[in-house]
Amino acid sequence: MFSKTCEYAIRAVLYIAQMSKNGDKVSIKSISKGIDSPEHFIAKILQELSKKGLVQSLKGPTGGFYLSEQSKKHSLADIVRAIDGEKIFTGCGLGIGQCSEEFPCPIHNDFKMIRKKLFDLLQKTKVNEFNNQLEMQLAFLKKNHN
Amino acid sequence: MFSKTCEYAIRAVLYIAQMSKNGDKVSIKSISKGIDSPEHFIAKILQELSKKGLVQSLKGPTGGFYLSEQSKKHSLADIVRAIDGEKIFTGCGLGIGQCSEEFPCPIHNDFKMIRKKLFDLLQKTKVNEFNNQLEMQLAFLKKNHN
DNA sequence: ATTATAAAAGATATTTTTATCTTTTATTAA
DNA sequence: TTAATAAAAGATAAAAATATCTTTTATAAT
Ligand code: FES
Ligand code: FES
Repeated sequence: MFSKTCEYAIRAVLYIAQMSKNGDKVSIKSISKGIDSPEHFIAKILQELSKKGLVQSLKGPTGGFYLSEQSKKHSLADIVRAIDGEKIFTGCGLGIGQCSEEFPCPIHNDFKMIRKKLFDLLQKTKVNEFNNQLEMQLAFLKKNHN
Repeated sequence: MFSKTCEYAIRAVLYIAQMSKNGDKVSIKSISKGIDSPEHFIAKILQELSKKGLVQSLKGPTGGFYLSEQSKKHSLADIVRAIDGEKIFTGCGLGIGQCSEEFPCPIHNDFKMIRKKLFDLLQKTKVNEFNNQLEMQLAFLKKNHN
């Protein structure tokens, strides 16, 4: 569905949202452990998200990642778009050049609806809306949550 | 959504279904042109589908690919499973080790429904059901259909 | 000012996916 | 039975995704 990079990205942002909700900053080490991803790889991904304004960061001691008020309101769709691009939202399910009504692939009509539902889900879901569930361990960002 | 390999695979099988419906066999060259895919690459993919019994083939002059009565009844889900595996049907949208009710990721409930709808679509869709649409150019398997 | 810290940036490596090329095998037609 | 045809099989290559390592820059604490 999403690239691995994108999966990491979403999980990282949700983790930052939860861990920084009281003004703390979150280190790459903490994120890497918190979502069970390779440390250097998630660092690269966050660099990219930071450039695109989806997360904020500060260097140096007491530094780390956090979310501005604006970033807290971003949707999962924004993250997916930043990492994987538009393809999943607008592309043809069978990979013919373009998805269009004029020259539809065989599954166009059904696929379009599913694609739309996926988009709606991601669009309506904001990155800060799971803070409590995550804290209360009703939702998880990695397999082994000990 | 699907790997490029899987997209080619589905398009190839739909193409074979349509082109072989009157008992003809379809060559790799024809398939490659018909779905706009690299010739050697689609050859490899069809080899795999052939091994798994999703398409039939015969070597030599007048040889080519075709579908047995059984293969005509296969679903798109069968093809996806053969090429991309189960992940898209059962895996977690955020890529945590496993999708489970006990340790759900934040989007588990919504994602599960979309995943299910996708599966249902692919499961109910049989490879021979587009023959007429394809023939009448009401559906397409490549961008430039001239 | 100096040192320690942590992210940014840049370089490199590995793995997987996608694609191509060559040789072999099966089948048919002549 | 020979030659031609077309897929199967195997080997290799190129590109993209994933992962790691090193150096630099910004910031804060001392
Ligand atoms: S053309 Fe394939 S999904 Fe629209
Ligand atoms: S745990 Fe993520 S989709 Fe089920």
